[in-house]
Amino acid sequence: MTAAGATLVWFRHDLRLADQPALRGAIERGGPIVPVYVHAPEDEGHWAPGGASRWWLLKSLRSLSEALEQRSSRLIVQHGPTVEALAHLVEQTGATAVYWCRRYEPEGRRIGEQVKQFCAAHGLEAQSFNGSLLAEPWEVLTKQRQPYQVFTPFWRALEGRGDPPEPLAAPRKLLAPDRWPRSVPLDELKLEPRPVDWAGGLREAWTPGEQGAATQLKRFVARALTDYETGRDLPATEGVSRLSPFLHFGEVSPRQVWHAIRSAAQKNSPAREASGAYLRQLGWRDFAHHLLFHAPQTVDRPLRESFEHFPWRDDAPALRAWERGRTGFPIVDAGMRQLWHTGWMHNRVRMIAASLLVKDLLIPWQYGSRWFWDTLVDADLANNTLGWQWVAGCGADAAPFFRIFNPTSQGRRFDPEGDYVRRWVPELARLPGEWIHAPTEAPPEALRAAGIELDRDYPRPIVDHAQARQRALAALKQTKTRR
DNA sequence: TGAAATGTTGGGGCG
DNA sequence: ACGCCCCAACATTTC
Repeated sequence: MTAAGATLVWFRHDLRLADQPALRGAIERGGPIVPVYVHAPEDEGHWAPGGASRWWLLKSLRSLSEALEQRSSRLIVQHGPTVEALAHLVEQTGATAVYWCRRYEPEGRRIGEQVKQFCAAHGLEAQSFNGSLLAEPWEVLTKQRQPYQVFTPFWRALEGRGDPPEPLAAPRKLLAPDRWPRSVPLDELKLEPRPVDWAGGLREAWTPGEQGAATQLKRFVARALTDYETGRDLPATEGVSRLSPFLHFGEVSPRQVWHAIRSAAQKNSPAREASGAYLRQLGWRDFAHHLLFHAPQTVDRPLRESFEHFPWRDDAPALRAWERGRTGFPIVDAGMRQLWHTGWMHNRVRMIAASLLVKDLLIPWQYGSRWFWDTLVDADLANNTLGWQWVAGCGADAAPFFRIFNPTSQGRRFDPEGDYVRRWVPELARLPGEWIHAPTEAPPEALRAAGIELDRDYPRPIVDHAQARQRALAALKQTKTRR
């Protein structure tokens, strides 16, 4: 393969070496390989990575860079804009091809198109691959060739395709070019959050990178998969996979996860049913990406148009109380503080916290999705959009708007001992489980014994839930008539 | 992947 | 023995 010329492997949301189809394609093509990452927030518009994501990204790039060095290769890092950076590298390396894995969000697609056009204009071979979904958005359609709007039939269709291909092994060694182009040192990307100690909790909670992903996947399969169906709703326990940030950055592929789960299910029967429940969740991830692909406007506009005229409220103090975990609803505050400290929130609690913002406070879901975007290490445009529109009742296959969570009873049901609240709202830690989800209902002596003075140590509920519920239902009625 | 209001049923107390 | 009421427990409806 002497005539091939070098291949640029352009890394995006696929920061791994195993099961990396673009990398595999480049190896099969032959010739030297130049792995590239372009940091181009300017190309991402309104949805450039937020603070928590940037922290993760930096660690992940370091990890990828080291892994490449162990294979006699390097990660070449460049500042954007993407097309200019790639053009520069093509010139420096004499590359004759650019290979990459596709993205499915509006900006990601736009950049991919630009690169494709650039390659066509300069006689370069361009190939894109599926590195981050179980199926492509154009591959799973209804009989009428329309995208699915409801999850269950979508899932049946996806599952009906059978197992996805076996994951590809990581290459042992990559052929280096004669001369490496210059790379921007990772520290110069300014990804590290400014007050550095803000990231302390993130560091404790996570090990970004392909290795960290593999460890997390093994750990989930070994410890939690069997009890997934019940455990996944209990935020105080280790009941969920915590793979979301690894999946977002592509440090593990859904195909790898799929096969790991399937083979665990084959080994022991208790894991069999649980594995079905977990794979279904992996299906939601594909569903979110398919929906966003077919309806890109939904990142900030409701899929169901009647919600364009919903009488949302502007309430900056309430929004801030929610963001800071000072709403007076312990389960919500625990979740919002877990988010702030670790860049992640348990999904059950995401639903409860989101329901409070959107329904009890009547604050636009877009404000919530923006806060999550900036604070989540797993911030993913497709999943975040689907999640918020699901809660707000304005998306595809969404929860009906009138399904309003009662934060107190949800807390009691899913955090019965109150351990989750104790962990993240330490000022309530000494309150007995009986009242931990409703401190205002605790008798004065119980509060005193727990060392809590309401208002001073912990806020009273920011709204009366029963009244808020009525207000939300009235608001819903208003939209229906207005249309 | 709800919650609250409303309806139904059946057992037990009681006159 | 009987009807009546109360009220839990459960089911259905509604938002």
